[in-house]
Amino acid sequence: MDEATTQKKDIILNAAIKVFAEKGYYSSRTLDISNEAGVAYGSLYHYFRSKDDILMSIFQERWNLLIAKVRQVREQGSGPEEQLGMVIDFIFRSYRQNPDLLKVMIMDVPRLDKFYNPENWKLYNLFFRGLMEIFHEGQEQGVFAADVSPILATIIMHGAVDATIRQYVYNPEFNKEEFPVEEARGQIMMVLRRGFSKKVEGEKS
Amino acid sequence: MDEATTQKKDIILNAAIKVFAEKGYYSSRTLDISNEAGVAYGSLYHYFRSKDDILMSIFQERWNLLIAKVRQVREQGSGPEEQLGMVIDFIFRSYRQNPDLLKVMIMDVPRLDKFYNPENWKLYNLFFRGLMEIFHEGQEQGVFAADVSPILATIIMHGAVDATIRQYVYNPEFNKEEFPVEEARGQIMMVLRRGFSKKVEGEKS
DNA sequence: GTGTCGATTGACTGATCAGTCACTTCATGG
DNA sequence: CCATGAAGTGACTGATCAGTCAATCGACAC
Repeated sequence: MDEATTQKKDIILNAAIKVFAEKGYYSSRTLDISNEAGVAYGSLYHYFRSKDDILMSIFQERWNLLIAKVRQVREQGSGPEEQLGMVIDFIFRSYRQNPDLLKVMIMDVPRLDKFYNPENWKLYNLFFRGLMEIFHEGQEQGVFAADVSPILATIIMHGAVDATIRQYVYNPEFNKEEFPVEEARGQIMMVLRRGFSKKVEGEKS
Repeated sequence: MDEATTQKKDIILNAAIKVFAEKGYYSSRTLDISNEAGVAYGSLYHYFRSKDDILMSIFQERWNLLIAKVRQVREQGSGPEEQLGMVIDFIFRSYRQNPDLLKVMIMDVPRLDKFYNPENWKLYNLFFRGLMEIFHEGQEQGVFAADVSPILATIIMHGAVDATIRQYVYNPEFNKEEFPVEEARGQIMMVLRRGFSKKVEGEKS
């Protein structure tokens, strides 16, 4: 795939993110996407097999960035708590940079039947596996409580971040002024750190 | 609305829950619903204005049960931790009794544009308000940490439960045998209790 | 100048479905 | 036993759209 093709695909994907975020996947017309992207209707089908394929491509491309981030954080090798913090930071930063993308990832991607295929699950679970490794390492180092399952810890963490971003994206009564992203990020980290951490008294690490 | 009408509506709603859970809202045909319910196609439109109306009715009816549960728990008046535990229990029990319902509530309801109207937000936030009150009370009693915002605490709790149920419903790699609902419930409660609780050392309640 | 081939175009089509409506059946009560 | 209207029926329709395709463009090669 040459450079120009990659660029054109990217233009279309970004247009699609905007359109899907605005109207939701099912209410979005492929014509809207081509208009937004500034390409002819038919061109969409030159670069992508179908409307579904566009959404799946958004997921795969962007989720890989998340996985890459986890890998990078792991290789960098600071403490487990810092590592989790960096992943959470990355997600919140992604939201600030492109709220539309997060909206699509959270609301549209998981609603598409075609999303639930083995290939995507594998990709999806790669992220969780990365988090679980961090967590497990933390347990071995005595930083995190040993009686919490890494799987559950990961799910809880993901759920907390996901639900918070949902509030930002959707809930009009959720006061964004009083509750800047930074604040939310900090509080989640605080609760999770306490929730996961080994009790402070007299344990040897 | 007489008894018979209420019953018929309920039959249709339960059929719709089953169909929506199976195929997702947008892929479900209203014909499928009438077949499942054992009523004529046209009858749907005798009892409900539209397909949207059916989904919204599911949300409103069942969400009110959740709100009622929170109210009941509050009136019963045990400690804040127990109260939160009872709400979480109720949700997990609902899932065991009727996984389809939870699937629809988590995946289909929030995906419908029409869901986001002031009336529904009011209902939706009533639940959160209830949890926040429990949490706030816990802070005043010195059970929960004062430096965690009740709003965030509520969102984190809801997100954790939501994400866990999602795993049960969707993730084929999530091992339900090894990880029974009871186990998940217990671990979530543990993490949240630690995450929210005031530090144990030398505080007076 | 001509040939080749990928990129681009947008009018068109075939299928899909939510919702309608004219009709029938049923229950109630006078 | 008829009248009234609510409950129930399902064939039909009108609108909607994803995806197709035949035609055109443009870049590069020889």
